[in-house]
Amino acid sequence: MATIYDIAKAVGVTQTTVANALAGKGNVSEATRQRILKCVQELGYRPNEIARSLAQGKTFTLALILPRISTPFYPEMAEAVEHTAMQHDYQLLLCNTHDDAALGRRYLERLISRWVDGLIVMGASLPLDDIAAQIERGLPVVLCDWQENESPDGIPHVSVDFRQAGVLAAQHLIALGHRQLAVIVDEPMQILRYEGFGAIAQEAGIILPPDYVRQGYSTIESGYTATKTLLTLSPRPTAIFATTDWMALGAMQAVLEVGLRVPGDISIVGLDDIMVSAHISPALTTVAIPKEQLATAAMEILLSQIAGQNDASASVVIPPHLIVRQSTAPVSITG
Amino acid sequence: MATIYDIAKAVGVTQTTVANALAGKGNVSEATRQRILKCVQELGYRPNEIARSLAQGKTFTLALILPRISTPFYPEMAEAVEHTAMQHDYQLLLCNTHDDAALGRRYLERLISRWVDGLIVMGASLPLDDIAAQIERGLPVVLCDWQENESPDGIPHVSVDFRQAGVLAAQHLIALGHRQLAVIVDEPMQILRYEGFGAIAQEAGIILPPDYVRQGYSTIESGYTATKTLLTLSPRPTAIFATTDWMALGAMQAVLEVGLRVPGDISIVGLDDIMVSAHISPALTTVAIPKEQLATAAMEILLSQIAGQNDASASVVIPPHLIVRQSTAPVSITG
DNA sequence: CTGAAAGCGCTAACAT
DNA sequence: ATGTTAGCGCTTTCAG
Repeated sequence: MATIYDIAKAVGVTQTTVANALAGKGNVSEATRQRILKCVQELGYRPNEIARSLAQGKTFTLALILPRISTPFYPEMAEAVEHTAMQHDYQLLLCNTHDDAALGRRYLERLISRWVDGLIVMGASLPLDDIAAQIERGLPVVLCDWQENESPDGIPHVSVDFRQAGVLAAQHLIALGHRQLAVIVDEPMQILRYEGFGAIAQEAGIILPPDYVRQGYSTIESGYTATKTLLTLSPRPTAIFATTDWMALGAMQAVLEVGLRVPGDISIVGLDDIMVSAHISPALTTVAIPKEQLATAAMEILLSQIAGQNDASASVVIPPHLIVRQSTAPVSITG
Repeated sequence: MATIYDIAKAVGVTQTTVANALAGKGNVSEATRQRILKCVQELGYRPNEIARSLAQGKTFTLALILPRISTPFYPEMAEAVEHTAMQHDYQLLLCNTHDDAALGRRYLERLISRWVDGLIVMGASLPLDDIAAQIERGLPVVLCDWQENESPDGIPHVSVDFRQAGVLAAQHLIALGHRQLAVIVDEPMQILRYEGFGAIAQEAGIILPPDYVRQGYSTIESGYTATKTLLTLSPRPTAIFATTDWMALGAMQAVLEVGLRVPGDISIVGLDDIMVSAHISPALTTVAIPKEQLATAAMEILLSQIAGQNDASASVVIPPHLIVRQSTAPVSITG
C-alpha cells in the first residue's frame, strides 16, 4: 500500500506538499499539484484513515446502537440513519445489543476504545447511566426513539410523542364505537403509549381492567400469545391496541387463527408503520412514526454536538400520525 | 483520555511494562502488575484501538456490505453475521448500497482507506470486478448469499443451492397437481432459482410461457404488480412461485385483493423464510435459507482468510429446505 | 511555494 | 523483570 511518503518521493517533494495538495489547502503550485495527482493515480494511493484518525483524534465513525436489527422498524430506521450518515461522510458501526444490557455495555467499552465520534442510541438498548457517564466524558450522544419509562433529562434526544400515539389509537377506536378495549404493551419501556391510550379511554368512561392489558415483549410471538389470552376473556374485547406493529401482526395471527375476523369481530391498531403492515390482509391500521424525520433530526443533533455546539439538550419531539387501513372498523352491532 | 504513558508514569514504570502487563505477555512481576491494574482502574484507562490499529496494521473491523438493510432477510442475516463477528471480537461496519453500484464503489474506497480487515458481501451489492480487484490487492473477502447470475470463480463464497431451491418449489407445486404455474423472479440476479423451477416443470411436461414469468425487483410492490398482471392471464395460473418471500407477500396481497383465495384459488410459494412469513394469514409456504449457517460459514471462511490461510476458494454451498405452510394446497378441481 | 520536525498512542524488537 | 528505541502514516505548526 502506497503511503504519502511514497508519492512524495516519486514526485520529488516532501510529504507536506503532497498533503497540502490533496487537502486543497496551503499553497501548492498548479504544476506540482498536477504531478502529485497523476502520481496518486498511478500508485493507486489512498490516504490511510487510521493514521489520519490518530493524528486528528477523529474517526469519522458513528455507532448505531439498537436492541435488535432483526426486529422490523429497526432496519428501516437503520437505513434512514445510514443514509444521512453517508451524506455527511460518516461510517456506521452496527451495534446490536440483543436486548442484553451486559452486551450493550461491552459494545460501549469497545466503541470508546475505538474513538467513535458519536453514538446514536435507539430504543432501550443501553442503560441510561452508562450513556450519561459517556456524555460526562465528552462523547457526543443522541438518543433516537428512546424508551419512554426513563426520562433522558439533559441528554439530547429525538423522539416521537408516544403519549400522543396512544391518544390517536384510542380516539380512533372509540370513534368507531369500541368500548371493550384491550392493550398489548411492552412495559415498562413503552409505558407512555399505554398511558395516552388509557387516558382517552378514561375520558370516554371506559375502564381498562388489568386483564385487558397484557405484557408484550416486542416480538411477534408475544403479540400472538397475549392475544390468545385476551380472546378467552369475557366479555371479549372488540378492539386491540398493540404498541408495536410487530406485536400487532402476532395479534392478528391469533385472532384469525381461531376463526374470528379482523376487523369484523376484532379491530386491531398497531404502532410504528413498518413496511409490511400496509401489505398484509387485512392491512394494518397503525400510528405511524416518521422514521426519516427521526433519523435526520438525530443526525443533525449529533453532528452539531460533534461540532462542539453544546446545546445541552437540543431535543426534538415529532408528532406521530394515524394511518387508517383495513384492520379497524365500527364495532359490530352483534358484538 | 489517559494514555498508556500516563499510567506508566503514575505507576513509575515504562510503557512497555504496562503494555506487557495488560497484554498478559512478557514477564511482569505480580506486584507491579497489580499496581498497574489498579492504576488502570483509577484513571479509567482504555487502550486506544486506533493507535493499536496503526501500529499493527489490523483494525478488527469487518465491513458488511448489502443491498438494502430495510428489505427483510437482510436484517436477519445481518443479525446472524453481527453475532458471530462479535464472538470473534470483530466490529461490523454497516454498508448499505441501496442497490447502487456507484454508491457501493464509494463505500469500497472508504473501506480500503479504513483498512478494514475483511469484507462480507451479500446479495449483489457490488460489481464482481471491483471485488476481484480488492482480492487481488490482498483484502480478504467472502461472498455470502451471492447473486446467481455471475459465477464467483476463485472468490470464496458461501451460498445456498438456489437451483435446488427452485426445484423444491416446483416439485411441491406439481405434487399438489398444479400445472398452470407462474414465476416472479428478480432476473438476472436470481436466475438459478428460476432455472431449477423451470427444469422440474419441463420434466413434468409443463410449459412456462414467457407471460407467466414476470420480472420482479425484490420489493414487495414488484411482487404485487407482477401478480396483478398474472391474474389477467388466461388460463389463470393456479400457483405462483416468487423467488423471495418479500415478493411473495406482495403476490399474496394482490391475489387476496381481487377477491381470490390463497390457497383455494391460487397457491403461493416464496423463498427465504423471513420471520413474518410464518405469521401472516395464510402462512407462507417457502423454501428456507439457513441464515445462521450461512453467516457462521461466511465468518469462518473470512477469518481463516484473515489468518492467512489462502484456501484460494474455500466455498460452501448449503442446501435449502421446503417449509410447507398454508399458502399452498392441491389444485382445486374447479380450477 | 515548499521543507523539516514533532507528535497522535500504541506495538515490537532489542537492550539491559 | 523492566527500559530504550523505532516505527505505523498521517496532520500540523513553524521555518526557510
